[in-house]
Amino acid sequence: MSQRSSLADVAREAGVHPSTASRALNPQTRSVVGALTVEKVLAAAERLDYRPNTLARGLRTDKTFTIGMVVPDLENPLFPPLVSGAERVLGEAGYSLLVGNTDNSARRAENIVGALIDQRVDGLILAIAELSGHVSGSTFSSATKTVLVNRRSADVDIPAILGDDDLGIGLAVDHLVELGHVAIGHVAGPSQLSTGVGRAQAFRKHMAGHGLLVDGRVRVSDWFGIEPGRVATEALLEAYPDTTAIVAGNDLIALGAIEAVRATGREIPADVSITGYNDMPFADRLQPPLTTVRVPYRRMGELAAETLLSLMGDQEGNVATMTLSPTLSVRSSTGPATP
Amino acid sequence: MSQRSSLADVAREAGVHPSTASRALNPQTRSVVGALTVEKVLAAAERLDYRPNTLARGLRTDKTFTIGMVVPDLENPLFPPLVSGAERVLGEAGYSLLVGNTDNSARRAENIVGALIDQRVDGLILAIAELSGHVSGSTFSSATKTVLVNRRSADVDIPAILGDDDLGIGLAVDHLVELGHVAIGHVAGPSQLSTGVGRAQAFRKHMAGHGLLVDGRVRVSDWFGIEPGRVATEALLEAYPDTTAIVAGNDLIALGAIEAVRATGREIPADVSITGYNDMPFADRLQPPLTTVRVPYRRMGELAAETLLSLMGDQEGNVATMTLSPTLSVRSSTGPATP
DNA sequence: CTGAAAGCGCTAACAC
DNA sequence: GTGTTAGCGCTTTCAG
Repeated sequence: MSQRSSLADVAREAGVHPSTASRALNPQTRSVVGALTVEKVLAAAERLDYRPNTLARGLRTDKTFTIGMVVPDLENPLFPPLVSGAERVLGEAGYSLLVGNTDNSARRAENIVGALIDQRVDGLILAIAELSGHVSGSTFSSATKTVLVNRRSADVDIPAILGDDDLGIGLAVDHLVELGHVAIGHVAGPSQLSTGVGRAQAFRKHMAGHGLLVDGRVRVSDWFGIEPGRVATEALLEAYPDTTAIVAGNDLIALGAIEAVRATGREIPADVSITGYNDMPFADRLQPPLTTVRVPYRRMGELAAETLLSLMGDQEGNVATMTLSPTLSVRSSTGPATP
Repeated sequence: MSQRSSLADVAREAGVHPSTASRALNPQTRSVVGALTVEKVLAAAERLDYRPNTLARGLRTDKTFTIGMVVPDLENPLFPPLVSGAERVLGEAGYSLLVGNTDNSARRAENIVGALIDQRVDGLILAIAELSGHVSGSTFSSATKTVLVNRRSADVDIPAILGDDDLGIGLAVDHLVELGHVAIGHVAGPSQLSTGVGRAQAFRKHMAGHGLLVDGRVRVSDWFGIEPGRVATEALLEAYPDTTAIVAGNDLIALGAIEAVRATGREIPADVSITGYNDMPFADRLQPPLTTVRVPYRRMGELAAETLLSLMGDQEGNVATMTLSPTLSVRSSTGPATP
């Protein structure tokens, strides 16, 4: 087992022409070859431990059976299920997944997407949206099929798989209102992200729906992380000390909010109730167990993959933008308002 | 901007021969081309938005600038830092990372590693070790450079980046002994995994070092998960109800152990102390905050990548097996033994 | 049903 | 310095 054997080796071993070997090896074209020949070729391939060179095949067929997926931060616990859901579906369809991590950097995103396209991936699943015109332009214009997931893109018309943030935030607000809260604040995600802006808008809308005043009780954190969440919450509590409930833009922000609230000597949920967003792993085992909006990320990853397969013509299915409904996981970070 | 332009297009646009264009475009060989020509070619490439076809290049040069990384479960929070550390280092060196998830299935591992090799990845980082002879054989025999991370392989001699489990378990045991515990149990990870067996051995060794009896106070869980951890702990407590402290094989098992202990009406750490392993994200925010052995996974991912780069000759550096030292994060799941 | 020939896009000897 | 030629390993016409 010294060297990798090529199709030519197999052909020689089987005593046939390379193109015949190719046809025999490919299930698609196998039927066109004599049964006996097929057997000889298959045996030879087995004997030589033949593995087709996917580069050569891709070069010839313009199909690599490789998909690129780009996420902003693999260590944010919402992304692994997304990736893993997509990976499973694509793997079953014979595709490999190239994963890129941008660390929330637009420059890295640019590079990574570029590299992926250069590798001739057959499709792209993007969980990022901060694409400069250059990449989104070339992505869009290039033949590379693309699906967005968990991000909405304003400028370009690409199918997207989204959670219904309006519904989710509605769930959280309704829950707090039912508990008797009135002075409810919102700590939003960054305003460059559709999930940041969208949830903030939804918050205002649902508050208005209940006839409640928002005023300036909304703060924006620099990104979806614990520390920025803590900082933004501090600012909120300073400006509006009478706040009895906080809707956080995601679970990490909620963790920051919990720190900030506790730092003022107040207790959760006795003095202040907090809701998160995403229902990340272990949200139920935190201190306190977090009331949070559960978003079906694994399912979204699967759907993104399925949509991409449809887009590439591998599978029947819908290629339109889809919105999945979240649910509310009520736990112990929320409680009745104390008058 | 209809079609992707090829090197031939650029050459035509610049009025030179394709190979000249190739030389001008490649920084390595650029010096051999006339300065004026270089400029013309670069301008033409820019104008046509030329992107080299990495498939064709790889086919020709036998180098794809792609690395495969295989993990058993991306949703186990220890793996994202590992992946992300490797991805960062490799990305900076110009490599893309192909990530595969095996879901702890040897069959899937086999397929994924095979697919990766077929894609002619330049190297492989494996965080799995349950490889059947076939794959480990072909991996080893193939030209594909390989590094293991967080797993030790018995049969094959491949460089590995490991945490020092003996040291880590020692830290946990010492800590519990200092707190006055004597009846200490261990809930181990699965016996097919080097991390499962190794930590169990280390537990026995360190207990013996303190002159403490282990007896049958060790249970093995089916895999590194919450539920199997809970089940194994139940069994342990049933057989040895006098147990006052438990060293868990990892943090997820510790979470299961916490459930099992609470189910018997005992409190943590008042009645039973528990230590975890890994210090996964949010371990400090759990209920109770978990005393656990902190392993530098991100650093391990980076080191695995660096080792691989050395192995591939891209970088000077050590290619031997390395062991990183963990530390103990003492929090509230452990406390003094109550006599 | 099988063989011959061409070519995907690129790089690397080898000329000149 | 630059052009010529060949070929990486595969698939796909086109003949026969």
